[in-house]
Amino acid sequence: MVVSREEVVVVSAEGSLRRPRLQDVAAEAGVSPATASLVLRGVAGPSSATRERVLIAAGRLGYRPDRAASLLARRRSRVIGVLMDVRSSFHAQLVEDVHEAAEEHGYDLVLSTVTRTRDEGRAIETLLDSRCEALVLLGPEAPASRLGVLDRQLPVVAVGRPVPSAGVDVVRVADEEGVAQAVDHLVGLGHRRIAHVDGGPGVIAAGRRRGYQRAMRRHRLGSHVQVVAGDSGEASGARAARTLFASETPPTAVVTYNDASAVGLLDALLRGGVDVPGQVSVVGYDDSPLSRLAHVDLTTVSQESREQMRHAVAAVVERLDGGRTGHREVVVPPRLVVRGTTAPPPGD
Amino acid sequence: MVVSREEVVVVSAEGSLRRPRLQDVAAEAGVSPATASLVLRGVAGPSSATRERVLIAAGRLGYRPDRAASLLARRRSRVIGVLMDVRSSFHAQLVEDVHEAAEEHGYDLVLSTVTRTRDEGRAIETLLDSRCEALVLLGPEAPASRLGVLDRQLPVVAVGRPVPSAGVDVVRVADEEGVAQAVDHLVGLGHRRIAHVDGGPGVIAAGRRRGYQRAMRRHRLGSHVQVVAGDSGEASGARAARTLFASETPPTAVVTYNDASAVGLLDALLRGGVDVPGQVSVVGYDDSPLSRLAHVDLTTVSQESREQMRHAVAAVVERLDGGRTGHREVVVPPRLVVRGTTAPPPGD
DNA sequence: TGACGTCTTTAAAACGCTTTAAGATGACGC
DNA sequence: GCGTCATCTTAAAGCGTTTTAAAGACGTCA
Repeated sequence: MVVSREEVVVVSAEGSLRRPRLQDVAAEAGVSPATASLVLRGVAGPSSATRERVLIAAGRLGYRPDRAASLLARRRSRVIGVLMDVRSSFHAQLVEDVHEAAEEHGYDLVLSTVTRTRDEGRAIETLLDSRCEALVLLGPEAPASRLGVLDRQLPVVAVGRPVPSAGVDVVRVADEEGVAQAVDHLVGLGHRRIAHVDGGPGVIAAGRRRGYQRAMRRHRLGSHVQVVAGDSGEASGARAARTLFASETPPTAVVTYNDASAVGLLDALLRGGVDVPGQVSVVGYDDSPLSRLAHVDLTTVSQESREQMRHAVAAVVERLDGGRTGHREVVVPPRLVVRGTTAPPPGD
Repeated sequence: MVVSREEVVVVSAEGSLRRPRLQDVAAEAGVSPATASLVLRGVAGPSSATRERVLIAAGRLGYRPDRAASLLARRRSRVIGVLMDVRSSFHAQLVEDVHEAAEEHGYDLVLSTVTRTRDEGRAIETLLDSRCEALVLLGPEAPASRLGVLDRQLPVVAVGRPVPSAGVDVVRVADEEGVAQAVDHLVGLGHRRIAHVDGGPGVIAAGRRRGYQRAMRRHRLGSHVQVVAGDSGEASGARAARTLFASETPPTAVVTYNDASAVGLLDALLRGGVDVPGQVSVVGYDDSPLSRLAHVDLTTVSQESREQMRHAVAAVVERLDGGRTGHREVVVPPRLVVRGTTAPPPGD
């Protein structure tokens, strides 16, 4: 392999190849390290002639600043730590969007993930050790008190989960309203027997369940309220299908806790020969990549990942750069995404 | 909130709270920073009395070593950079396993992900800036030449993709053999008309296609070879279903490029009223989380994520700690995972 | 008593960058 | 020619660790 571009290589005393340092660039350009640093960071000051020489030297050496050293020397790290669960496709979405939002504010990200063998505590500790100035925690499971303690150390934003009175900032979607929109949509199509597949214990599921019940009562459909047990997995959707459609008056529409559950439900219906949306309408929750698959094409409620991440980063920036100290909770309005699994009830 | 545990807090000259440094711990324990460092890293030397005092002091201050400083000072960073695509559930799996493998060798990880707005090049640059000693690239798309250049800088392992003659280490699964196993399984069940849904251009799809063709010929079923166009998405599986089952003699079994394609295919069959595995058997590829869902229950070929990651980390460690210089390619044997989508052909 | 070990501890020099205050330089007006 | 400024450059002091060579403590043995 021939490298055509002119290349200068830094060789240490022992003759081994060494990664070029700022000093090497400075020497190559005939200036001091201070000047080189200024130029490379785009700080005003150095003359354009100097600028050019330094940039050329840096290019020639293939210089890349050392992040650890830079972090250490900088007063501020401008790094935000993000906790995620690498297994969740919704988190994947959030990470994409938080990258974008952070970049707009000139912040870098450090990712740390929960895995089977690596619990949330450890993942967070890694972040703390990495000079993060703030933490964005995606769906943290730690108790509020632990988050509160953390927040006294550095700004913390919890995403997607209410954290009662712990001082941490919170960004989440108005779940109750999201489910209400789903119910409104179904009622608007003419449905009356609308069931809900529950998400199990936990504060998020409770909010969605409440949203369903209130919306039903608001539409004077209190007598049709039907909640079947479930959890966040697909299997629970399939189970729910069997429960719901064993009855003599099955619902004409189902609102599920999340997309996974909806997909399980859809599948069970399909196998049972039930036409969706002809005989039954189904609405999910999350607008996860899953729901967008062509063959799923699920009507669902969007969590507005992008907007949530914008708010999360904004909250961080305000506390770091704006000096805000008080607690903040941003509740983003959800948005119903109508796709192919909802239609008027049969015979309508 | 009352903090019951005794807590000493470091206050800087201006009165603001400061993160405790090694020096603070040393002062608190009445030893030098050098000793404190030794104790905290578990290095032999300090007496047990000293040890205890330092540990107590550290605990009292809530000391956490600064990773950037530590990285900078250490001769070796013991950090491996991992490139991934946060959107891929298969990568998620790999990341879990690489975490585990790295930990066993005492290495830390830095994650960098590709997103819509952040291409592979940038993601890799972030890693280079983070003092990684080596790179594990999950399904990299960069041309082999670029990887070769990178490899002259630090050990690079490409996972899941052959990289012809670029010097980088490669860990991948024997795709051809994986597909052959799938075909063998189907033939063993009595199938003869076995079709393949292709994965499009690209070296990986080519390998799987070849595996299919050779296995068919080996079983003297060359006349039944049928490859339909496709790609890596679910939609292509659904399209393939329509193509395949429009013919008067449709296959009794289908081997797809990957699980996503298989799921699309399954769905189309289900909607078309075709019984799986009663009328048609389907085999996927990847053993992705998708395939394990109860209602999918797809027979598929495992990529042995855990083993691949073990090899990847081993390759890195050997080059870093073992002084190996030559190129290495580890080809892991695939493993057929038989689930519920395969059965003898109808009338057998 | 002094030489010589063995254990512990530590001073001080990295690590590669940023930042600040001060130094050079040259232009300009008087 | 001299003081004043503005412009550009740099020396030097960190940032919070790790590491190395050497100092110190303490006992042992001839």
